[in-house]
Amino acid sequence: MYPNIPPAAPPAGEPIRDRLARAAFELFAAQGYESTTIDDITTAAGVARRTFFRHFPSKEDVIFPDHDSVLDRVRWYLGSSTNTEPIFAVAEATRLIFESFMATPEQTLARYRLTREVAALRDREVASVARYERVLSDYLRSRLPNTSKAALAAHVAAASFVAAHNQVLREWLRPGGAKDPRPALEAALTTVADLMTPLIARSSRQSSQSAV
Amino acid sequence: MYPNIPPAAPPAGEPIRDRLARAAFELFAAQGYESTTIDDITTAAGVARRTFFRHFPSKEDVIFPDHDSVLDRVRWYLGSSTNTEPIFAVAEATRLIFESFMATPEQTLARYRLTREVAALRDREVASVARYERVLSDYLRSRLPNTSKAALAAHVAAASFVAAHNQVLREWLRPGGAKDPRPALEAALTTVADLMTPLIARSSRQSSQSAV
DNA sequence: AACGTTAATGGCACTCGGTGCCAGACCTCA
DNA sequence: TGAGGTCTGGCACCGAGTGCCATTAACGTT
Repeated sequence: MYPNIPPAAPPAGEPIRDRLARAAFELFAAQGYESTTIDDITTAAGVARRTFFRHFPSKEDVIFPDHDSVLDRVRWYLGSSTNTEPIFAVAEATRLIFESFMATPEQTLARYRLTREVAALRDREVASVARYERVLSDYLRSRLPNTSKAALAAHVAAASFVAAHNQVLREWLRPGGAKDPRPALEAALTTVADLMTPLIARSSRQSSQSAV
Repeated sequence: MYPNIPPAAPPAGEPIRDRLARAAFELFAAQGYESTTIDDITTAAGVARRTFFRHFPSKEDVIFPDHDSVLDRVRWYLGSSTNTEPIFAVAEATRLIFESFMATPEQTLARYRLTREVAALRDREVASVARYERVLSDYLRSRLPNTSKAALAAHVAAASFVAAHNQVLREWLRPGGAKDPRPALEAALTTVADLMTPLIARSSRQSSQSAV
């Protein structure tokens, strides 16, 4: 067809990775996630099939981007906050996570719609959330005595913060949600922090006080 | 060897489904989950490849069995307990879930070992847990006023009960865990119930916001 | 200007999980 | 004996994901 042009290079100004992501989102919205093949995406983006997997490790990863970098940031923050109250550090970490979603609202919303319809994507989202929860509970356990009571408190607190985070995020994404979800997030974090503070305090004073 | 028998039917007394599950667990333990193919399993079980997918919808489902039936039982229990205190009903539902794991200890332990090593299986387990959490939070929301405050309380409470459940289950499965985890479960459920009761009660009061 | 190096892409072949479809075996009831 | 239902074997097929190699463009070096 076009003997001299490499093969089919449409806009060519946009990076290939972005072209792939945009084509994928458009096709997912138009004809659904599962009935969109990698061939469809790469054809629409004007690249070879093999190129897709050089930019995204799997089909799902087109939708779920840089959770790893957010996780790293959260870990870094928690690692460098050994002098603040554990509960407050976890609350701040939850804020960090929330802000990472708010940084790209339209993509977060598109992902939310997809995860509500496709079971595989919902499971994947849940797995990502579990990793955040794991980071929070690991941090809390590191700040608490090594008892089963403290471990229970750490897991319950981490799960509560994550649940609060998710609930505020969902209400924001729901049609008719508030424009700025930050007040709701602060209220939720305060509620959970007030609830968990006595639990954490109780589990801290075991045999000896937890020094820093 | 056995010229008249159809093709390779080893014990033949055991139901095919059980043969497949047993062969799968043995192969997973021997050579790992990901390097075991469906062909390996079906060959070991002496059945055709197609037969595997008639008994299990996917490779992962050999390990994760009847979550659906447990979910149905939990839903049924919650649906028929509209007169008890919501928190107590959720605690009892958590007990039901825990007992379903304790019903088959060796399988639960084998699954635990696999989910700690294989990321795909861990994600799948997390997804199952999320479904339990969803059932609990849906129930709580149905028993609470339709406010965002109550929705937050419902999600936090459901997540806390599930987190407590998982923590007790993990400590039981960990090498050196207690023989009977029920006392630990009761203690954990009491802790969470005591913690969540005021939150639920506060969110039930329709009119005023209880600024603590 | 010719050259080697590197990074990114195209393209092919292959594995493996999962599905649709049909034929054959067996069992049951009429 | 025969009709109907259930289960299995077996084949072809699809789509996600990987390994490997050739090609191409970009860039600095001499």
